[in-house]
Amino acid sequence: MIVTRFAPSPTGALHIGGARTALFSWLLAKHSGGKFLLRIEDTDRERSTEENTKQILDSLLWLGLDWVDKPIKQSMRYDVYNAQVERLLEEGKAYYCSCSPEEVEAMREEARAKGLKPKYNGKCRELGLGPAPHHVVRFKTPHTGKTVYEDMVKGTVAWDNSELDDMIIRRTDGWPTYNLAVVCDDHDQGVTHVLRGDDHVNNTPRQILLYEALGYELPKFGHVPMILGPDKKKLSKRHGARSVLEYELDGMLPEALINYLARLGWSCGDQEIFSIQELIEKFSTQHLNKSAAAFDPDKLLWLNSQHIKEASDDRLASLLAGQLAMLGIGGSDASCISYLKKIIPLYKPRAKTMKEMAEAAAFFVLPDRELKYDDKAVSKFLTEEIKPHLKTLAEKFEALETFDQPSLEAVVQAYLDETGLKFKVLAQPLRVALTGGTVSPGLFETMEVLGKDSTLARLHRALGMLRGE
RNA sequence: GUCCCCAUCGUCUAGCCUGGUCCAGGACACCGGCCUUUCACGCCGGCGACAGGGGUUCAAAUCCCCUUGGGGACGCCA
Repeated sequence: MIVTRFAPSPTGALHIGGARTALFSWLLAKHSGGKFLLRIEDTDRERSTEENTKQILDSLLWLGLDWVDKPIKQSMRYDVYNAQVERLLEEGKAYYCSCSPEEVEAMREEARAKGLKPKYNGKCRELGLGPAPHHVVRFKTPHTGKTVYEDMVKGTVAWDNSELDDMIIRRTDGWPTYNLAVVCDDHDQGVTHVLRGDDHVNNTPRQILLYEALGYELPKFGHVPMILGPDKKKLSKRHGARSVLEYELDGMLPEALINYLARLGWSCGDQEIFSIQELIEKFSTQHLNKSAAAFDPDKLLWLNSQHIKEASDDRLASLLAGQLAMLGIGGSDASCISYLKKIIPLYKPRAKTMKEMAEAAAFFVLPDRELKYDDKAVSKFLTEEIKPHLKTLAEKFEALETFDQPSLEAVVQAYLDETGLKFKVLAQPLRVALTGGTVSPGLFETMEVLGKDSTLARLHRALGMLRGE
């Protein structure tokens, strides 16, 4: 069975790069009915926080990337790691080192000066030092040979072992370093496929060597390329490095973000729009791209609009309620929700985000008396010569028994036939009167949803404004 | 600097493994048109790329080499 994992370190919020690696790992597991695990890598005691951990879990949940079992935390496995470090020590595969950070830095400088790769020079390797408070433990990296592996996305990758130095596996504070902890955890959790960011490629040979030293079976490794900003530079706060939760606040649908992230670096022929289910069915590491991809906010927006069209009215109504609440409008009671549900179909084809929908549909929800009229629109369309027509129309609407689209349309059409006017002449004035602005869904559907009372109240209010009231 | 990786329209990508069907296909964005009651949606059309140079071959986007460009790593961070 395929077992994958996502192992964030809670030193910040989950951003889209991390979300995408999590997604790919999740898909890899789901595709084959395997398990997707979660692990919190919080051995950096200083920068890891509970808030970040919670935020990351919330983000994953919002995206729908659910995991099996309780997430393990590295901070709770001190003894486990140290048992392995002791074992390596006993087996002569690791040794104590007394070199200070300054000394090591000097060694690196020396190597750099010679045009070589900066490394620890192995000074304590054969000294047979014992434990002491200021001693770290280093791994005895083979000096010769090659470390080669088959990357799930990159293909064969190889290093000369001489490129590597004797890495620290236990710090002076007794905690293990990343590479050791990861190897122990992935082994103990039964992880079979490690899919992670490109920045970990260089850790892979070190980890492979540790796997071998510990006598563990190797998992498969895969490294997904980084996400770049729209400017092809490293992702910054400005474009996509925002947290996943911010996308929710902006009115993105989780499935849209998932769809976008999936297509960024992965493809399935020419298909652009995927449901979560389709992604699970069609995902394969075979089609993961090898090169870095730039984040394109426009395409995300387009995908979001596509997914909005597919989402149910019920769900969108409650999301809309949430967005309106953020704007300080409306309530979330049942009657309000059922009203919003009638609004949704009018905006499904035109909204790119739920936030945008809320802003555009606010006029529906605002009480008639609080509707704000756009000055420019009023002076341009609510003119003196249009007034009699709006007044007559209001009277005709009032007489209607069934206040729905066909009846409204019939009334207006009859009036047009009677007066010889073009609908164009009446449409914008009506729209301004009812919505306060010049942009809205179709007039008749808008009126039907507003209902007779609101429609008339707004028409009268607009008429009143004409008189300068 | 050293090592690792990458390179198709502005962007995401298909094609590359298993050379010919590719004077390179799709999508976003952009431009034009249609539809139209505003804004959208939708539909139709347009613009637009194999980084450069050498090979191999009857034939290269596809295979090989070099150059250039980009990214990553080189921590008692993960």
